[in-house]
Amino acid sequence: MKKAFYLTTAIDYANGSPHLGHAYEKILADVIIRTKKLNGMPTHFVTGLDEHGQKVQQGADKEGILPKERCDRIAQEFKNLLVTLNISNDDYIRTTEPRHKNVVSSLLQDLFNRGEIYQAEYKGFYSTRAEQFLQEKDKVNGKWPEIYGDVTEITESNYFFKLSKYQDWLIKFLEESDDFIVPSFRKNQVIEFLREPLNDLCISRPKERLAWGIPLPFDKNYVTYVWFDALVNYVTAAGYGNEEFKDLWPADLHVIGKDILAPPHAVYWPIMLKASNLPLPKQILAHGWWMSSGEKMSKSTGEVVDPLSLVEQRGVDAFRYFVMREMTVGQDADFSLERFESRYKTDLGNDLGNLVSRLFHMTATYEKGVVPKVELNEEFEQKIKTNFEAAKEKALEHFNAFQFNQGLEQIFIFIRSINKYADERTPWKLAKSDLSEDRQKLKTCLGVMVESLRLAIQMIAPVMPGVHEKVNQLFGLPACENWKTALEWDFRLEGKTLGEKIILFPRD
RNA sequence: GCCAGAGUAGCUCAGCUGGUUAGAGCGCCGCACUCAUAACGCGGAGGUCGGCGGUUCAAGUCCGCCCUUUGGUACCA
Repeated sequence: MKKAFYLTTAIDYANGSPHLGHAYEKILADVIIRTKKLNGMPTHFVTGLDEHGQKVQQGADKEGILPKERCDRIAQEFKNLLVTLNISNDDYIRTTEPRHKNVVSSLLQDLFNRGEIYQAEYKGFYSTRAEQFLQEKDKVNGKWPEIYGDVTEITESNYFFKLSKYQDWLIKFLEESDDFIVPSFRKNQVIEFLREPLNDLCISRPKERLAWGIPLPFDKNYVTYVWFDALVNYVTAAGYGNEEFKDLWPADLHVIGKDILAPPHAVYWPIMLKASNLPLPKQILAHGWWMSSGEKMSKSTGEVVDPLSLVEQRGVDAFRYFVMREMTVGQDADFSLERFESRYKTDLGNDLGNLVSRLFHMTATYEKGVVPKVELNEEFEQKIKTNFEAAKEKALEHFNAFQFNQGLEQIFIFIRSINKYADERTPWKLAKSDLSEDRQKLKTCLGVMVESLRLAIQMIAPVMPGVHEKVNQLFGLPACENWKTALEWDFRLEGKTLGEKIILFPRD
């Protein structure tokens, strides 16, 4: 069996409700996986939840409930979001699941047995109030701020993973790879980061300080901390230890935010895998952040409009279209309600929605809803077919390079050209004529428009799966499964009776 | 401080390895049309491509310096 294209998102941290950032990453990953499917690849798409750690425990303590109860509730919120956003994930992994704990234990034990993990003293400044070690950078004016309360220097025994011995190997690997990290400029940031000598990674916390975690298999007085828990989800979900593992691993693509590229995904993770004798993922895609007039968006800034509320107001497809159209993958973008409304009204309503509306209306009134046979192939027809071929080539190329904003632009250029074609042929005038020549032109025009719209709708499927299915239903087509066969200019709908006209993107 | 991204029409952005009068969408102003969600189509105004200097026959496009802005600098998507 052919290896599936295995794609993951970062797993969300179970400490707070989902916001635009979470939604965007899922949509981006979903659009990518849908394009892979349409290109004929078998796929496997996993997302999930990171549930251990201090913040989760503290959050639960504050509410007076068990960490697991809190995680269950938050997991449900995140899962609901996936449904709302029409995300087509095949699996949802939670780090509290037995399958995950087993894999973490087994990897840790193996590394410990082979001397990749060792015990040592960790000396640092500890804040009892914040329940954490502080760094020099936490100081303000050379002093620890009030919020940390009493800060004392303590020594604690912990376990460490030998990162530093792999530093040279990693630098060499990164320098030789050309598309391991996308966008490429981020690779330089990672290599820059690696210019400083790496410290070994502290991977444990004593149980008395943190109980909510996966115990170290070789020392039950400790739990493992953060990265050996969170990152390992990618191999857990690939079925590490089972038969299916070889069909999925290595991952083809990790979709993550730019904030967790270096060091976690570009430094810790490759080294963890290398030390475990596992192959590295093929590619890491680091996306940017949504900003609000230059400010990073988060729940703490108290937005006037919650972006996610637009999903309910304008529909999930409009929302997916907006974030894909507006964001240059890898860079930051601004989220503004005005931009959203403008995209909704003009691109979706006026260009696409209105085209659907006018075309189905005309076909119904002029041809009783039956797609007529195309009898002419004059300049206008040749031109729009050329437009389609160009849009197809460019759009698919952009999609493959994760440049969805540009791919969508190409598709909408084509959609606008369908409207233009209607203006050139003026079917509403032809319909008033009895001349056989005009009848022929009318049939041709409608047939060509139907074919053009059909093709545009197939290309838009990964971004707007809902609209795609709806319109395909009116065409009497099932959801598109493979672009190769679907994106052929062949008038396959000739003679079919179309469904009734619908308003795809209503104005209020 | 160091590293990186961004700085192109009012707004959001395209402009690959340097090469004709710098492009698109939105917004604005006109024209036209009436099948359609008062939608579509056409035309127009609007830019010394952040600044200075350099390389070149030729530079938003390469080099240097500077300015503005965002992010990273060991655990918030």
